[in-house]
Amino acid sequence: MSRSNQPVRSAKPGWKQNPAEVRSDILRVSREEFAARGYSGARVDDIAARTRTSKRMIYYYFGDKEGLYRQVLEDAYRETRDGEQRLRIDDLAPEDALRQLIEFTFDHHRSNPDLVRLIMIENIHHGRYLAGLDAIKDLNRTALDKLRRICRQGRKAGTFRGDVTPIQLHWMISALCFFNISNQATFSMVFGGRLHTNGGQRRVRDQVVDVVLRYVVADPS
Amino acid sequence: MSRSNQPVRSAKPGWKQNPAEVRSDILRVSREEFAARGYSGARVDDIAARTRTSKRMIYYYFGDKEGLYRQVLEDAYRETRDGEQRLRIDDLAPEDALRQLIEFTFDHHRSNPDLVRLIMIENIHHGRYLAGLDAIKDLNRTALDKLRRICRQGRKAGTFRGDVTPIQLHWMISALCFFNISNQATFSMVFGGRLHTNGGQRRVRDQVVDVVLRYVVADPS
DNA sequence: CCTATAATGTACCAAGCAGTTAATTCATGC
DNA sequence: GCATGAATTAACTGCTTGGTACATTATAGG
Repeated sequence: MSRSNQPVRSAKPGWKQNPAEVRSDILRVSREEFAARGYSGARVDDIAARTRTSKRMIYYYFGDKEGLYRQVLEDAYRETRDGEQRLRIDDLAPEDALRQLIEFTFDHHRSNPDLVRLIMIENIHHGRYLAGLDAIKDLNRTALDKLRRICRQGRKAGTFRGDVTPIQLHWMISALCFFNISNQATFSMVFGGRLHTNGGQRRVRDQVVDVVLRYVVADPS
Repeated sequence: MSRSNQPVRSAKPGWKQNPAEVRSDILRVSREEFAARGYSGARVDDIAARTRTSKRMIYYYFGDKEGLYRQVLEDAYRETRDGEQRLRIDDLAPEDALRQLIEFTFDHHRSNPDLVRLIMIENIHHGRYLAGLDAIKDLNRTALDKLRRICRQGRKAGTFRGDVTPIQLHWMISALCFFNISNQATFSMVFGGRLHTNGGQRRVRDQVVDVVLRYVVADPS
């Protein structure tokens, strides 16, 4: 009561404009919050409090909570694709290329748990928010292209089975690398944390490589 | 205004008491809502509206929203364990037993997507609600026991490799069967729905059996 | 029957939370 | 240097939502 009727023109005499940094600051914090608490669990006020700016700016740049989430999601997917594109395995023998692709995927998931969590969250929502994004079409195009080449060359060399498809392979690699992160909490709660120590993860990684490679190699017959 | 100052002693002349059914009705609806919208996304009012009873009864029987969620989670886990216990494969040859265990696990996940979703949600929350449950200790004990027997017999017969552990195997089977359901939305959005038609799922199932069996069989050397 | 307790219905509330209003300051082109 | 739009601040609003108070009815034990 007593403080609202005076002009209040306090503090903040000068401030800099920096739209780019404000935007990316909001996005960074939002990704963490959405990944940590889910879409409905995340609070716009909490996000705002953790940024160097105010809640108003979130609505200024992203319209509403859903717009913010969509942007976070799109950025996450683009980063993943860009990472895959940076992987150079085109001049390796098919087995070696495949091994490197698997190891890269495994490590990528492991060092970007927030991306994994965002995808989990998106699946909880039946992919509703992902649906409207333009970027999906050519999204995992890169990973699949690399697998296509590997399969073709492997078959030609006779070391691969004839009936494995790139998409099957991608599905399998994704499943193993994704589950490793997505279900870490409940799995280690039920079975103990042995699999998620540093040594345990090294073994799991070798195992994933092993299981996929054994699957693709041609039968001796 | 006009209707609140009269006694209102309207309708509802007689009603039956049926605590057991009320409880299970609430739990059934709650599971669907939590599985569909996540913990924070689910609304107690919505759950109440879909039951044959009122919001009051939810709080009467389960204390608060968290208590309700915990009960849903516990029931889901118990059902899964009970299902596994009903599987009788002890007198089969290790390869056949393993195949049947994998097929059972695959089908179980596929026909109980809500259970999968509840586990996803629990992982989003870092397993916080699962932590307090007593039932976790002996939870997947049964699945692991079966795998232990299979591994032991397979090694003894010489058809299995010596270095596969039951927990590794369980991890792998879980990963493939779980991912198949958990990431259905985003995966088929990016790669098309080919894998999730009836025929596609039959192929995926065969593939899962195949990849695991190839992994455990001993090298010819 | 009568009484105690368990079960249920109705109405309500206070905090939480997404989104807004309105005023102010910075930056930029002329 | 000044007009104009972009960027930013601070305070506010109204609906949503988890949770409750209180009255009422059913049921079981004596």
